[in-house]
Amino acid sequence: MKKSIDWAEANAACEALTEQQDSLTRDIVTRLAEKWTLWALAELAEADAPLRFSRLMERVEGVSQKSLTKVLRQLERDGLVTRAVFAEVPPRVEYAITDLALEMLELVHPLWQWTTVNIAKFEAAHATYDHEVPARVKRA
Amino acid sequence: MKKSIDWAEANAACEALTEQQDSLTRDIVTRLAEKWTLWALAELAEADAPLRFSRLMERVEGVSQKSLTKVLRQLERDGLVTRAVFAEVPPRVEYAITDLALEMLELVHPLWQWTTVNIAKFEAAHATYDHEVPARVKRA
DNA sequence: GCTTGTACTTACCTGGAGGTAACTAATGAA
DNA sequence: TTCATTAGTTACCTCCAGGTAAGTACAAGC
Repeated sequence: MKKSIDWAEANAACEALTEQQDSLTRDIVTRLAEKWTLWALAELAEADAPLRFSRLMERVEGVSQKSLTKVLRQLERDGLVTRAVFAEVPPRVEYAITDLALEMLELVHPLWQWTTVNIAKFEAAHATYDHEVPARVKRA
Repeated sequence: MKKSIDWAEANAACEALTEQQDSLTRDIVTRLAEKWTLWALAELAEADAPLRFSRLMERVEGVSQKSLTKVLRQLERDGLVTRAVFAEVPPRVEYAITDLALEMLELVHPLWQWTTVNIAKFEAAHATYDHEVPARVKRA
């Protein structure tokens, strides 16, 4: 079994963090996996220019105002997007992705790619499981 | 602004998937970010040998029986762990990580590493945000 | 005959994600 | 005067992750 990562060492590195830092790392990664976060970041990355709230909402198809607002607040707090308010009527607010977020996306991308490339393996695993497992369910 | 990934192209690749496959990809990635999933996988990877349910539960500190069971069922269904039941009393069940999961962990690891390395930037961003934003809150 | 150990399952509860729908402030246009 | 526009906020609802606590089956050991 190939093993390129030394997991004992990796785990030790994690435990070197304070408990607070460790939980922050988890929070960041968890947040990335929330329903709209990656999508919003990807759209901002693709646009390669600041986007108004409403333009972004059009691109992130299906998101609600409430959810988009929340996601953007979180991303702003994490330093992954910037928010610029213009004192105009009607209001104009522009969101842009930061270099920090672009760095992060560079690392997320291979994982996403890998998953899509291997999607057939997952479908096969599901089919096997769904076929075999009913047999081990107890009868009433 | 450096831009090593062609996001337009990346997005096009995503849209080439069926809607069902796209949602499956999201499910897989979302599952990875659930509370105990990565931890359990990392322990199985570190052990480098099958682990009994109770041994794994000791290693994944703080997880409940219910949650660990659920996570393992999902991972088994996704083909990321194997489950071997021995017809003994008391029961013995051994879980092992698959090569598919090891491949995936190789891609998750850099992301996690990057996050821990940059933890100070996130802490700084939070401090800035928490300091500045109260000023833009409306007064009652 | 009662306890112990293992790997669960089940019932019950709480918190938070995320959805819909309605409300808001400010101003230029009709 | 009334409407449209923008970027929200708020109330209300449902679903699900995840926690605790207790129950289950079976045999070996005291």
